[in-house]
Amino acid sequence: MQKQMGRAKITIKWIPRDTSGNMTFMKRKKGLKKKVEELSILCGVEVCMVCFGPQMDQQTASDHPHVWPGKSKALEIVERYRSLSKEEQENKKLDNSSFLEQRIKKLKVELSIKRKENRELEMESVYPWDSCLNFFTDEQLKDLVDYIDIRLETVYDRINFLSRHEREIYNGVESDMVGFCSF
Amino acid sequence: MQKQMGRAKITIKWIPRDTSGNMTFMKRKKGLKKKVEELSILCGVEVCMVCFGPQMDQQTASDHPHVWPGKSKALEIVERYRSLSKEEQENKKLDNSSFLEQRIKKLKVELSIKRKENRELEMESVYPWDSCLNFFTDEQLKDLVDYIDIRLETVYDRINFLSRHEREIYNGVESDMVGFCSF
DNA sequence: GGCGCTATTTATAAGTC
DNA sequence: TGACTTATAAATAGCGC
Repeated sequence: MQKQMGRAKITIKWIPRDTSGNMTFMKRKKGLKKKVEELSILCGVEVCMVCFGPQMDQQTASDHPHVWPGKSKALEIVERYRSLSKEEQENKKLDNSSFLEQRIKKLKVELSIKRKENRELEMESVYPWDSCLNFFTDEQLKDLVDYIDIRLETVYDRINFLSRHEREIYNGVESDMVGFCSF
Repeated sequence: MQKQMGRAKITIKWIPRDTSGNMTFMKRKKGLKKKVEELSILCGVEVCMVCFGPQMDQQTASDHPHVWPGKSKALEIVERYRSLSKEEQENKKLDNSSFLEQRIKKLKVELSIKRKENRELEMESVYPWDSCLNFFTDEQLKDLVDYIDIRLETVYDRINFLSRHEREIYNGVESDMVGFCSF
């Protein structure tokens, strides 16, 4: 019967660290480094890898560490990762969701500011001016009301816009709102 | 002419991130994760990987990060690596060279101590005792000289041993000195 | 972006030196 | 440990959907 030359199929499970196990580690680590390097070059991405050598046995601590593509670069990449916010670290869709989340926050703040402004405008338009109405001619009052209406319209438009987009963003609809938010 | 179906040979160089480049990144990242996982299982080692997605273009920051085998485990492994001393981080042959370096330090200290002891012994054997010589019989003096000779021999042996191994270690010769250093 | 296909290239398990 | 060999398992480039 012929011996099994060449690559035999193996199942992926723990190989005790005898000679062959160690051989496997060495070979595969080498192959892995090559693949990491290829990915890095092909796609121009920052990749790093940290790997501790296999344990001799259950008592002995594991072997020395292997890092790719080198200590400083690896730590730099990890530091870049660590410096990200929890959301940025966790969410796969960083470029979308994080951006939108920040946008939502900004819009909420703007919205509350505008609502407050609006309340103030409404207050001003109703109460304090009441006592001053006698100082104006009818013509002036008409102009004033027109002016107020226009102002209110603008304010309501703004409220509507913000509300609408707040809803759209919550629904995950990315409208082409970017660049349209200048009042 | 037949189209190139199946795997074509590629040279490892930067692929701009158009559709195919992105495809390559996705496929290879998937393959890489698989290989990392296999290494981890086969050899029972701690491996982690951090990879930032490819840049859209030179202006845009690169994509969201990919970590393996997951945020917390990856950071744990990196932390373990960071907690190592500089020597342990740098040296590939931690188990050898770092061990030997520490051994060298110890040997140097021992050597200087022994040299000092030796000097002191020589001093003691020559000067202070001179004035005491009259207190001893010839027989006693003979024993004393023998004793001193034996002591000196031991000391010189030790110096020779230390010097020899100091030289061997510097020359990178790993003799089977471990376990032989008990005086 | 993902999945399937397929021809090829690569990676590599086992063995030898 | 490392280098080379061999036969075979896996990964994957280039397409199409």
